[in-house]
Amino acid sequence: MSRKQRVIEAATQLFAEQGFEKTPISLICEVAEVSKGTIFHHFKNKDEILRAVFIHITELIEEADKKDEHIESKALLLPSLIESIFDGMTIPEHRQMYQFNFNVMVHPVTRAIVADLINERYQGLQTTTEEVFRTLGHDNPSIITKMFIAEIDGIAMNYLLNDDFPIESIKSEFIKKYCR
Amino acid sequence: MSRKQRVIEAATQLFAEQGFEKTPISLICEVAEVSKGTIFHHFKNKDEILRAVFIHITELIEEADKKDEHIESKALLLPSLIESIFDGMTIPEHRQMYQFNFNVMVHPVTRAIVADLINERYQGLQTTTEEVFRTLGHDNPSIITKMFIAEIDGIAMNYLLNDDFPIESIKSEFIKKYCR
Amino acid sequence: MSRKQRVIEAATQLFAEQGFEKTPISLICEVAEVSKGTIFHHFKNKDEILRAVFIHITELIEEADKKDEHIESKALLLPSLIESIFDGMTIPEHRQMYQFNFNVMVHPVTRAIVADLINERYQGLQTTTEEVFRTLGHDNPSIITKMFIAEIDGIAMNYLLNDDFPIESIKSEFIKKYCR
Amino acid sequence: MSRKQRVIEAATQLFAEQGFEKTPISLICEVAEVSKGTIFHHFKNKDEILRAVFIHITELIEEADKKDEHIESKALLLPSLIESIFDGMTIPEHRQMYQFNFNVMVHPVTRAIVADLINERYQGLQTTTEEVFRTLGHDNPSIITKMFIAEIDGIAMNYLLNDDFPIESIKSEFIKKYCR
DNA sequence: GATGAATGAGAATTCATTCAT
DNA sequence: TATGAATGAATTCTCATTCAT
Repeated sequence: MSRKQRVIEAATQLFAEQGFEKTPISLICEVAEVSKGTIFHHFKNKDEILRAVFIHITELIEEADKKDEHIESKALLLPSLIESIFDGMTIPEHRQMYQFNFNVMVHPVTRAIVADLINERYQGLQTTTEEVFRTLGHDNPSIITKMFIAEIDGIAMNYLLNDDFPIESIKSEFIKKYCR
Repeated sequence: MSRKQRVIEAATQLFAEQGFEKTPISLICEVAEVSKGTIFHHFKNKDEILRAVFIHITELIEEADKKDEHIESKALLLPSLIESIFDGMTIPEHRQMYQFNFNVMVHPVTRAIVADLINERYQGLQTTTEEVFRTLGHDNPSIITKMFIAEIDGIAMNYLLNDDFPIESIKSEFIKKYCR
Repeated sequence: MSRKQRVIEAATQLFAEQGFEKTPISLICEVAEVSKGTIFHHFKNKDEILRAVFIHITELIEEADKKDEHIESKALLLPSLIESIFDGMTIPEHRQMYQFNFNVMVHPVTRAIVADLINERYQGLQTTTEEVFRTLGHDNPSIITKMFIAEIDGIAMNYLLNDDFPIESIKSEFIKKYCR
Repeated sequence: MSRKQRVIEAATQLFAEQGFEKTPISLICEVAEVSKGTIFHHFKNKDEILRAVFIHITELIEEADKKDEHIESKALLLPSLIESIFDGMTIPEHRQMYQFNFNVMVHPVTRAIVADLINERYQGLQTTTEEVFRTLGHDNPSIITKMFIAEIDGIAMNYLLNDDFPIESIKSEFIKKYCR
């Protein structure tokens, strides 16, 4: 793995664990086993590392989502979408990524650094999800989708922050609510 | 207003806007118009300012919530609860408080500093909300409540972070969903 | 002497000897015997130290110039002005100050930092010197003054940079040239 | 143009504009469109680039000076010398070179790097100019020459540093003064 | 209680130089 | 010759905290 890759991986982990601001570059160096000079050779500044990590994570998420295969039955469209979202967030290896996402998006300073990337990603999510609700004949697919995404966000956040969050039961209730 | 109060108000605003870590104490001094010495006279360290702000905000929220009392009709219990929550989050003066809350709760470092206070507040919220769902005869009031709180969290977060979030439409949909 | 004063004196010496850019703040700390924190408590950044030094030196020069007493005879006005300028620049303790001046003024980066101060000082010098030439009935006092100042600059510069510059003989020639 | 030449041209421009110390080699690379490796292949270190630029500039100046030859009339010797000096310094393309010269010669650190070259160049200038004053029968050709060079230095410096320096009027006055 | 000068540990960043390819 | 990745020492600057007044 190239040094640049090593830096991104190390930064992903550290930013998720301790946040962007509390992670000194010196620590990234240690974990990635590269020198400080190398970091600044590959990234103009610390902000650019954040952006690289955000892009990296977006790629990982998109890759994971590709697995969702074609659903035949319309009735299963929404349940299987919800299933795959909940499954995605409960994969232990993804925990870090989700944590990082919330950290970055909620903090005004970091959010500003990747504002354009957040927007891009959100547009994509909105478009594909809206398509599902439209197919199912909802009155207000755009609004429903926005609410849906927001609710998922909230559930993911609570799941990530509380060790005893009953994610499985909530998944059931959530599906029940949306699919009756 | 006492100097201590001035510090808490200034810190609330600054932490909400720029986050805890990016807010130097010197800036709090400037905004609150007190000296550094004074701050360290009233607060053991920066973490204690964060805790004081968190407590201050919790009080403000609880005060605002006291107003919604005695609903007679059971049918109105949930709609009026939801109404009051949405109304609370859309009051312009509360925006800052909500922003601060998310900042602090999502960031691992700040979250650790006020972990006990977060827990306390969450327990209270869970208990009183659960009581509502129990009264309405839901099967699984504890789970439903956790989902409900998480969803509200997500909606508040999306509302705070996106300037064009259609909060009013989503309030309607949300009530519709929960009160069929 | 206050720490701030100590910093200014140390910086004056070091900037003169090694130039602004080659003088690390850490070295100023050592010489002034203050901590790094103290420097940044009193000066917003390194540029502000440069400005403080420039102002300090300007004061010293103006103080030295005050000694020039009232000349009665018009014939002696110019010779004694030239004398006092040359004497000023050959005082060993002033050498450093003159060196610093040239360093700062010639270097585009440092010049920009104190541009306003340079201008102010130059205006004063131009005005008072022009008055002398006007009194003596020169045709073009403004132009003559500018040339005069430029020539003095050049002589000072050559004197400061060459150890064997025959400053005394040149003073005589210079007076001869301007006062026949 | 060879890569080495390109480096020298780029360095000339950059050193003149921003000074030696403030010009990173990486910037020279960009402007010259060569790689860092190439620079260190052709120059032992950064100091050697400075020396190469100094030598390059000296050549350009000497080349320009060769043009003024055979003046028949003794009376025109000095006026035409002064004319050609002033003309040289006001050629727009030469501005950069003159700026570079002052930067390097005044700054103690850079001056040390090219001390021998400065000396060589100065000796040549002194010798040829002294010859003129000797021919004209001045008492003290060596001293006069030193003063003359210093004054020209000062005028050039003031011209380069002040946008509104009245160089043409001063040229006239200067000639008047020396050629009465 | 209140002040602000002083501190020093640690942060991001710059940059000349080396070296394997 | 030419390249650019890699390095690490050095630099500026930030900031929580202490303490004498």
